[in-house]
Formats: sequence, C-alpha cells, structure tokens
Amino acid sequence: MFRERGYDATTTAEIAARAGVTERTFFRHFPDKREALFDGEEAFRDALTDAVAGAPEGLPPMDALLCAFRSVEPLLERNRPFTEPRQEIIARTPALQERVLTKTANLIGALAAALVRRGVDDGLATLAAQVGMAALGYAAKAWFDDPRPGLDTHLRRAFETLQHFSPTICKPDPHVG
Amino acid sequence: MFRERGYDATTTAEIAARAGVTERTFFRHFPDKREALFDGEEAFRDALTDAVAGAPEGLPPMDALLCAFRSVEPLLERNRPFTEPRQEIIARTPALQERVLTKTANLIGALAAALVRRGVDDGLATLAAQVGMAALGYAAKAWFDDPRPGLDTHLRRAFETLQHFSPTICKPDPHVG
DNA sequence: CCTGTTATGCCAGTGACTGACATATAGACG
DNA sequence: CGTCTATATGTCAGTCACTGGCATAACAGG
Repeated sequence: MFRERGYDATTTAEIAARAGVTERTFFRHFPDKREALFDGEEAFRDALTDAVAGAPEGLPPMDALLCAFRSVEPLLERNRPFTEPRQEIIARTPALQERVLTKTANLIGALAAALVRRGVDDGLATLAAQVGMAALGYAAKAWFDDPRPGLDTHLRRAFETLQHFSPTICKPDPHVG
Repeated sequence: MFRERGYDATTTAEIAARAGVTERTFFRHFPDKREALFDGEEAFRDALTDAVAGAPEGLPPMDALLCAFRSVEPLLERNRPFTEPRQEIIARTPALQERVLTKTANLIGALAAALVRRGVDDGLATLAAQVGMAALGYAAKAWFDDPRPGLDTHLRRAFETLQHFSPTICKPDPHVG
C-alpha cells in the first residue's frame, strides 16, 4: 500500500480503513506507524542470538558471529520477497531509514548480549558485534548483487577483508589544519 | 532546558517562548525539534573528513581513519562540557537515540566518501568507515572513563584489538535448530 | 447464566510540523 | 531622504501522528 502512494502520503487512518479497523485499533497493534513495516523482525534477531548461543564452546567471538551469520542464510533467502520491495520504500523515506538504524542497533545490542553470555567482555562484545554486523552488511550486499556463490562465500570474503584492515599503526603526527 | 523538564515534556512552543520567538520561527531555524540538540555537528564531520583527505598519500584506508581520529582529540576535549550533559538527556530519550544513530550513519557515509576520494573502493570504504567508527566509539568510551592516557593511546588499543578479531574461519557447518 | 478478560469502537485532545499571507527590519541605490 | 528589495519574523489555520478515557461487543470459564 505504501508502494502506491508512498509512506508519508499514506495516513494511519487510511491504513486502518484498509485493514477494516479504526485508527485507534491500529495504534493498539503497532506502537508506531513506522513499526507497521518492520514485523517479524524479532524472529531474525532470535535466530541470530540463538545461533550465537549454540555455537561451539570456546569459539572466539568473531567466529561465533560468523557461525551465526552463516546459519541464517535460508531465513534471509526465504524473506527475500518481502524484504526486497520494503527496501524500495525505505530508500525513499528518511524516517524509515532512521528506524532501520535503530533496528540494527538493537540487533547489535542483542548480539553483544549473546556474546557476553558466552563470557566475552562487555565492551569487546559490543565492538565485535558492530564489526560483525558491518561485515554481514557488506556480505549481504554482495550476495544480493550476485547470489550464486552463496552467502557463505561472501561472508568468508568479508571476514577475510577485515583481516587486511588494521595493519600498520599510523606513526607520524596528524596532519590537520 | 531539557535537563529540567525532560525532552518529551518540553514543547516546541515553550522552547520558542524561552528563546523569545514564535514556534513558527523555531521551525524555520531547526527543521526538527530533535535537531535543536545536535548543533555544530557538521564541524566535527568536516574536521574528520578534512583529516582523512589530508592524510599522507598512499596510506591504507584504516590508517587514514586512525590519523583522522587522532587529530580530533582536541576538538572532542573542547566540546566535552557540551556533550556530557547532552548524553544524559539522550540516554533518557529513545527518540534522541534514534537521531544519534542517523547522525553516526551520516558521519560514516561522509568518512566513506572521503575514503572513496582517496581511491578506495566504494563498498570497501563503507565497511572500513563502519569498522573505524566502531573502534572510535570503543576508544572514546574508554577515554571518557579514563582520560589520562589520552585518546591516542585508547585508539591504538582499539585498533590492535581489531587485529585479534577475525582469525580462524569457522569451518564446520552451522549449529542451528 | 453470570463474570472477568480482551479486543474494538468512539470521542476529545495534545503536540509536532507546514503552508500562506502579512509585516518589519535592514541594506542598496537613486 | 525616499524607495525598493531581500530576509527574518509574526499570525493563522490546518494536517497528522499519537494518547487517554470510557463504552461496548465478543468470548472464555465457572
């Protein structure tokens, strides 16, 4: 429905009417107009955190994350027909992009918490979750562009890329005006 | 002013009245109620992107970022009295946290663009900027807790930590139900 | 049949934000 | 000094997301 009129031009009253209910009822189901677009997202989060929790014991944080990411490929594949048109709407709506960021931040928080439960230090877990999510985003983007090698392969490449990232420490003093 | 009544309980009309203008005028200065809190943030962004642009030629992306981060320590130090009470308000207001995320995302985008201008690949630049910002956040947090060693030292530690992050590739198949 | 719980409708209101129009203030130019 | 233009502000009316309060229907369990 957002696809036709656009997100901003679609009022909550119209959404409710289309659903056959009152505007008030709409807000009893969704705390927010934006939230109507992000549904079943907890399933993805739970799948990831469960996978982190279920990763082989003793595995370092980044490897646990990689395991978790690999495990949700079928879930991502299955949700593709829903997420793809959604992306279109989000791309045109700054307010929705903002919400995506908080969703991602929540996901990062959940992953970090799952890592902490594995015994990882708090700050370290957050850092790992952030870097991991960045890698996942990088791999997912490449995967959408070219799904043939599988998400697994793209993930491996992303994490390998990370390894080449923080080598020489910048010795000279900063050059800034 | 937000400190007294809280952000949500402070109406834009009150803010405008306190400033001696009309509510309408307030919205001519700030596109948004939230934006009133984030001012002079472009200065920080420009300082960072300029520093990235001014980093020694040929320096790999992550080192350029490290150089840039090191260079803004005095700026962060100077702004501390303003950012510290702001953090308090933001911590209590989800809507403001959401805005912080978009600000960070914009910053990441700007850093990535600066890297691209240095000849770095687009996707790679975004990944580097994300990882770099995560490291900066990690270092800044440690720096706020213990400013004595200087941001520089904390940054070095953060980037060293990153190096220990993506080692063994998770070989076995995912363990997920 | 009664009762408590839950989902919904209805109503009135608040507050962020916008568009349109009028007004003032300041500076450039004759 | 007078005029003219641009820019900042005031005023007004309106839209829309969102909320609290209350009444009502649907429904489950005793």
